[in-house]
Amino acid sequence: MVSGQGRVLELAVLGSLHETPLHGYELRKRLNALLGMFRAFSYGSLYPCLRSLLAQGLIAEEQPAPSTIVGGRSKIVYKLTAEGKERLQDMLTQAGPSAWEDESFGVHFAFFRHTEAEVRLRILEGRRSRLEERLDSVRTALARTRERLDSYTLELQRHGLESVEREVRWLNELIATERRASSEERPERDTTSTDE
Amino acid sequence: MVSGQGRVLELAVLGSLHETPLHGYELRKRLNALLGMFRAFSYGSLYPCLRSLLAQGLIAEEQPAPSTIVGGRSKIVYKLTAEGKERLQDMLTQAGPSAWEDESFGVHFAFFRHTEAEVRLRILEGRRSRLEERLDSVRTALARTRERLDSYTLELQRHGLESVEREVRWLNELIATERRASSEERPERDTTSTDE
DNA sequence: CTCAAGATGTATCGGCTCGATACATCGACG
DNA sequence: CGTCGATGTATCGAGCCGATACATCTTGAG
Repeated sequence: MVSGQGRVLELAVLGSLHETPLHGYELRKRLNALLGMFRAFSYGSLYPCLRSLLAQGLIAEEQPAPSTIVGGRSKIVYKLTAEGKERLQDMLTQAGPSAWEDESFGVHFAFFRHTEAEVRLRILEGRRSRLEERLDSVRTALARTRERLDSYTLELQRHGLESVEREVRWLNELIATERRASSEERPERDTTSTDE
Repeated sequence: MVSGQGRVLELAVLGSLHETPLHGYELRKRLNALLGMFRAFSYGSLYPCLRSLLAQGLIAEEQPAPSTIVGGRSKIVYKLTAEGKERLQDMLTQAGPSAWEDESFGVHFAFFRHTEAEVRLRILEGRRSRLEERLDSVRTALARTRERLDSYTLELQRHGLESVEREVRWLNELIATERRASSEERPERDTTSTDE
């Protein structure tokens, strides 16, 4: 059970460090700029995560040229190791069902540029069906408990349903785009050309 | 520090039990029907919460008429005590800054029918400014790091911003409605009537 | 009738995560 | 010169979740 169930943080950190080495404070700022609309990254989880990644040998401290340290305040810059890059690729290609939960999906999406087209499609579709399950479940539960709900509860339900439906539409567009791109990229069986 | 920082669950349970006594399993179903669009309630937090509320004397077990038990399977029905009702009212009227966080806002909103108009407005406005802070923070951080973002990241940002902006518009409508209702209800100082 | 499957129901454990907080240095500004 | 806010690393308590175990009731196919 040491694998990667809820370790979205690890993915987020490895993904960020893949671009450029960073220290904790800056890393947190980048993550919050990138994904702050969906979740917040806190020191209480970030620093333990860095320590864990360090212990696993997936990241390493990078010390600047000794002459430069003079006036610098103490900061610990981390960079990806070769193992870390491997691990990142693994996480990006394996992308299990946890990838389409609320907390994980955004992180996976943020690194789609490093993800294979096939996996991208799988994640988008998984996320979509996850949301549709939720819609079904809430709708049927709501239909059963239709006993006079007050106007506030109704408004909350309406807003919630609309938000989720909106995300489903967004996913539909993305999926269509992905499909179109992948069929253009490999037009092997386009004998029937302009179908659907 | 025993107070109610992150104890949204307690509020959700007390609020649900205010309507009608319930046992754990059914309580969870109701909560997930009511708020499943925003968060999921699990046994791992629900049962400890019930035990804690019981220990605090805010809820109590309600045993059915002994004659009815015969064929019934063992279930523990909880009801609000007088102290529980008091506590619920306290939580609904105090409604600190934690009430406009993501996890809490929906729960508070779901029980607006038991909340005073003044507090409703405070929560709605607090939530709105919380979201606007988030928009500002992400927007400026994004402007500073405008270094060539790939199309996926841009799309994610666009979708995220739009979602939050949409919720802000929703809040604006709700706030306007609340203000209208409260000014109709007490039209004492409408001498200047249609002012800003 | 029988037995398996699935809904109902209570309960716990390990582990992740968060908010608050503590401490220290640096730059800017009056 | 002092102090305020940003930068920076680090930890602690507490809450919460997913998975899981276990037991009973209902349903319905064979």
